[in-house]
Amino acid sequence: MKVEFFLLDADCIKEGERTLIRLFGKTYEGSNVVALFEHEPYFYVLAENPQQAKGEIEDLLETEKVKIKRIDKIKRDLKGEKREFLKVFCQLPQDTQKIRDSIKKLEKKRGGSGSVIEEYEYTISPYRRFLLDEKIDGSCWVEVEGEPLQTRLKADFAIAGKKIKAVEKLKLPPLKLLSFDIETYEQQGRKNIIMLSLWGKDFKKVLTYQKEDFQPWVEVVNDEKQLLEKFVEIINQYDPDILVSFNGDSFDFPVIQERASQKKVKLTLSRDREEMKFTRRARISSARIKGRIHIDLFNFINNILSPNLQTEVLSLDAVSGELLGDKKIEMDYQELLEAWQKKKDLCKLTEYCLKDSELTFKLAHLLLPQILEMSKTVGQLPFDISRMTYGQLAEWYLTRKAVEMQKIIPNQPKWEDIKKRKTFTYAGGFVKEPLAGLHENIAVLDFRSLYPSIIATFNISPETLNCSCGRENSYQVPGTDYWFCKKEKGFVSSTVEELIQKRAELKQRMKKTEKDSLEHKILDTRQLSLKIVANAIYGMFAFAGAKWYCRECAESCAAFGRFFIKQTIQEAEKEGLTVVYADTDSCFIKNPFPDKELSKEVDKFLNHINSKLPGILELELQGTYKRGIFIPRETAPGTAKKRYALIDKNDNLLIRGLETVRRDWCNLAKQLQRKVLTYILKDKKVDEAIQYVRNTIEKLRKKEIPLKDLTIYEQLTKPLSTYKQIGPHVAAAQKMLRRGKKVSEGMLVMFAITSGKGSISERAEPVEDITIQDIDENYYVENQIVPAALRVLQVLKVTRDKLLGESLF
DNA sequence: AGGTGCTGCTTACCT
DNA sequence: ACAGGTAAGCAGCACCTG
Repeated sequence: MKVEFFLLDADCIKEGERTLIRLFGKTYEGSNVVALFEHEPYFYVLAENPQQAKGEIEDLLETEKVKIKRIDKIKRDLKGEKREFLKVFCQLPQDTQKIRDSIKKLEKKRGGSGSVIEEYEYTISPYRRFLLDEKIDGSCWVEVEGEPLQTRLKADFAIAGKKIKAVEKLKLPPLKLLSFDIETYEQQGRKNIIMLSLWGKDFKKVLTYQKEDFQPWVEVVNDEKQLLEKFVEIINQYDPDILVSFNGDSFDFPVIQERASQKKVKLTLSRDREEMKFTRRARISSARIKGRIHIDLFNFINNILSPNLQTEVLSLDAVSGELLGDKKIEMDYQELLEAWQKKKDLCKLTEYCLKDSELTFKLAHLLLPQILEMSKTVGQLPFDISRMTYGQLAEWYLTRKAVEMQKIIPNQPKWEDIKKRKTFTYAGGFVKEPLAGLHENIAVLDFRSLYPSIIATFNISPETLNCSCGRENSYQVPGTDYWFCKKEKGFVSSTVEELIQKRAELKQRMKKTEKDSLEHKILDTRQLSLKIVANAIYGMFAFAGAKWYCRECAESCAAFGRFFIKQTIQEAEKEGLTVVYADTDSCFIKNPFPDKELSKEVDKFLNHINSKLPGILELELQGTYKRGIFIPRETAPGTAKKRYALIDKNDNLLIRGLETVRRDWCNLAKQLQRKVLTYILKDKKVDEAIQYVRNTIEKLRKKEIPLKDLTIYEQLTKPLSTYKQIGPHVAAAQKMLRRGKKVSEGMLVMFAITSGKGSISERAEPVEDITIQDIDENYYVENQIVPAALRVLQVLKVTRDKLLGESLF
């Protein structure tokens, strides 16, 4: 029989002495299908003398009574050279690692006797190996040929697969999406689940175990045990393909698992009818539900989206506020406790709980296309993709390419290697000190994808570095002793080149489609995936934990980058243009000719520069602005880099680096600085700005400013006990700890400065423990409002005394 | 005891 | 568990002054 299905999930199991790959999928009609494939895990061995090594390995495994299937000899590319490898086929899932450990004894470099040099690819998990070798992407359609099979798995039918291939198909099958969320109540340090909500298309439910006159979507059960049982029942009945949570990996599922084990409830949520498991990852474990895709949106938002978000906090409330324009129902923890303990307003609590699931569902609806597209681009399962960082996405993309091109994948560095790598640093981008003060008519030019373009243009790749062609016949890296081959294309560089080309094609196709059409949207998510991967590769070169680590490559990218931005500045000045500022790949120019039009001068300059630039390097116009301000440094003489504000012809502000965009400044000071910038940049209304500051101070002194606008956010970047210096956020966190609250590494401390005795730190209090009455207005005037305002106003010669109206004149 | 000025720890930003 | 370049606040300390 032959079946076509959309791949959802895959894993590997041991059945007797066999290794089986399980593919879980969905047919176009919506049937659940499982395909099982026999699989032989394998890894590669590089040896001085492959024939001799083969014998030695066989003898060694014989004496250690380790079973393998066979050893083949095979040619593979290692760092640009074709070499002969031994391909060792194993029997069971973990055998590649185990057998590799045995063979390690034959490595000469470890003092062994044999001719083995190194082993490769022994850590790639079997299901990933299978997908890589069969050229199957993370979320794509496959066609499987095989025999029908009886299984105990939760599927409409199963198939013992013989053949598999990926098929190109645009449409998705009917996928069922379900989101969930829990509310907990802490008692003697133990979390109890008091409520659980679920949200799907035409489905909403809240489970709880206290009675009231509830909405019809609330189901009252007897107790927590029954709540958990009901949860399992609903999952199996509704049978979602994608289960979505917000923080499910680190909160909901750990709590659910803990309570389920306490109450002896079996958490059989998976389609393999086994209990839910956590798979270990770097920082936190992930809750894996076999056969379904558990997407924890927090991971994706935190790893991929957060740099592009405005919000200070990555809470469900803040993120959905920004992305959906919808917020949680307002209810603080105290209210929640009271609702539960005193049965007060329990209805509101059910609505609150349900709303969380609704928001999670809607966020999933918005973000899932990007996750699935990314999964297709990178070629890993959506479960894995949704939890990856930029570096990991780049690495798995390269891994897939390497397998395609029969190249050996470099080994993950050992811990000592990582430590050693971290000791090397190199020079990065060039930053020009800005011309001080206000400027009119600024054009911002920047290099399109500077580092990816450099990698592609100059063939920057680990194997092309300092090639045998010699310096003179190659691309020489300015200001360094490195060069890159002009003859043979490198692996990483050609991959980046392909990414850029594919993206350009997609952008062309996008131009031919309607802006609001589905096709346009699909093309857009696809080009964004390619952009993310391409941009991550430079960082990956310099990342000590990366398989394709190459410090010289990263260093060369930066060196070329510095060369071209400096050249651009020089050329601009030669053409009589004023360069106000430059940072890494951008250049701010001002038109010094009052009689000439800026846009024409810019066009002329861009044409001039682009005709000289090599390869695919291109300088483009990012935008024009009618006015901009650059601010003096606080701590040293001169003008500050990376801190400025621009205003365009529609009076839109672009603010970078200033207090306005920093979360460790209170909202009041940030909003005030934005207002001052608007007054100044729009029409230089200095007096109005001063008046505004004075009014704000007055409001503050009258306690008319809410506490939330005085809150400062700062992250604990390490364990609380390891701080050498107790700053305000650390002091506030210490107080939280003493008051019995949970304090953890990575958490965002929300605090405000109160009046009283001692240093600022001593007066920093967690906001949850204080009211507006406790606030030290003087601190907020002197350390927040005045500095934020003066930063801008000092450019217009406003002094502190003038600002506060304390001057006698 | 209280002020002053420097250094280093720390965070968050820019590209 | 992504890089280097940069600004800036506050603690902590040495030192000075009276």
